[in-house]
Amino acid sequence: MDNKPPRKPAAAREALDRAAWIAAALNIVARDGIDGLRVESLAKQLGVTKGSFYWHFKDRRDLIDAVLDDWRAGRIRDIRKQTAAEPGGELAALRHTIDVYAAAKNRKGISIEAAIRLWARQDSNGLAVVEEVDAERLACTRRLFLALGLPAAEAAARSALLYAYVFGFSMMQCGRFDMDAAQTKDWIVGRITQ
Amino acid sequence: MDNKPPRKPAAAREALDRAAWIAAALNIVARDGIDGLRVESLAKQLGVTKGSFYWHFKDRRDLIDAVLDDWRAGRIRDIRKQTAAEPGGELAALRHTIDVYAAAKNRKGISIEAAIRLWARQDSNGLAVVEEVDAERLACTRRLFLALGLPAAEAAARSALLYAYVFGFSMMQCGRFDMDAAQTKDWIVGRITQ
DNA sequence: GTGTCTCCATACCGCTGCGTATGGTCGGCT
DNA sequence: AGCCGACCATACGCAGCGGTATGGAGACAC
Repeated sequence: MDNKPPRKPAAAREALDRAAWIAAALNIVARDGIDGLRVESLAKQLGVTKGSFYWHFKDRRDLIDAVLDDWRAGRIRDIRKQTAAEPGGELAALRHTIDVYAAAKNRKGISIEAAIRLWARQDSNGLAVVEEVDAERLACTRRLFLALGLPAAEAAARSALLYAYVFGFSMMQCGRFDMDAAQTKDWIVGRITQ
Repeated sequence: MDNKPPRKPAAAREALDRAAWIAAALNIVARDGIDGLRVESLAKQLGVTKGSFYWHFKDRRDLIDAVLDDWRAGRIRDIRKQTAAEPGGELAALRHTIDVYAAAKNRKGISIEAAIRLWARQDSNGLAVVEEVDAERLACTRRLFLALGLPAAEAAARSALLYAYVFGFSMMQCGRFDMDAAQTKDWIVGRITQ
């Protein structure tokens, strides 16, 4: 009779299922883009029917917005984690960030990013999310350059170059040309950070 | 009775109509991606019906491949034109190339490029086209760096940095942050070319 | 047992889109 | 005039998807 959570199991289960839907949706987005995110095929992949989907989500748009929110939160959390540095470790953090984000191994994450950015060209909600992520990433790297003692203008320019390079590199089918040559990579990293 | 082109009007008209279909398809791709390229909606936009489409194309896949070929030819022609330089003008040509390709004004072209690259992640034909375009762009800019007297390794590294930067920059919603500051832009261009 | 709430299945409607079959129109050729 | 080929309209079958309505199984309370 206490005002303890009378429906906690229900609420917890509901939230967890919703997260499961979003996680599965991200896999679809990585493979087929947001246009390929279909309610029925997603339900089929999860072993349920549409009836379940429309219990957890209002409609398809509701799922897309939830995916966008989840993606934004994850990207902001990740860039803050990767660019964390104790005083004196800023340069190493910058190099580490370039390594991580320019890694061709993260194929799924890159696909998701490309899909969302393409979608954002036509959707205002998506555009806002992408802009928030871009702003946070630029701010995090700019903060590192500032900590290295660079003037504000140069810190902004270097962070812009770093971000554009990393992003552009990841968007290419980056295996063909001799980019794996450590020499080339080191030259570019030095060109950006030093 | 001469063996002159007996069906030239027919052939010319057929080729022109096919080109018109492809041109219209590129507009759709820029707006809705390749997934949004639908036969019936495209026909409706051109003021005809599906009956016309299936006369000029075998099926939807045939149109997509034609669009890919058209895009590849246009991109290769364009990069060769932009990077053309008489001896002594290589540096100016590099700067011009960066200006042109990092221009936010070419919104339609950027959308098409993003759409095709996303599509190429799932389609082998698209992947081959994107790789050809990438290889040609890298080769053209590398040639300019080589003409400036740089060693081969550095020319390759600079061309990779240039391409990745330009491409990454164009993919962002590039208006928000202070990138229009000519100071920032000049710093980056100098960092790449000098 | 009865009720209630959560979660999902089933059935249905409407729409869109692909591909085909078929017929019709128009211009050029003889 | 008559034929033929290029080009397009019309109509059809089929499948997939969004969204709704409704029912049903299970847990839990009383």
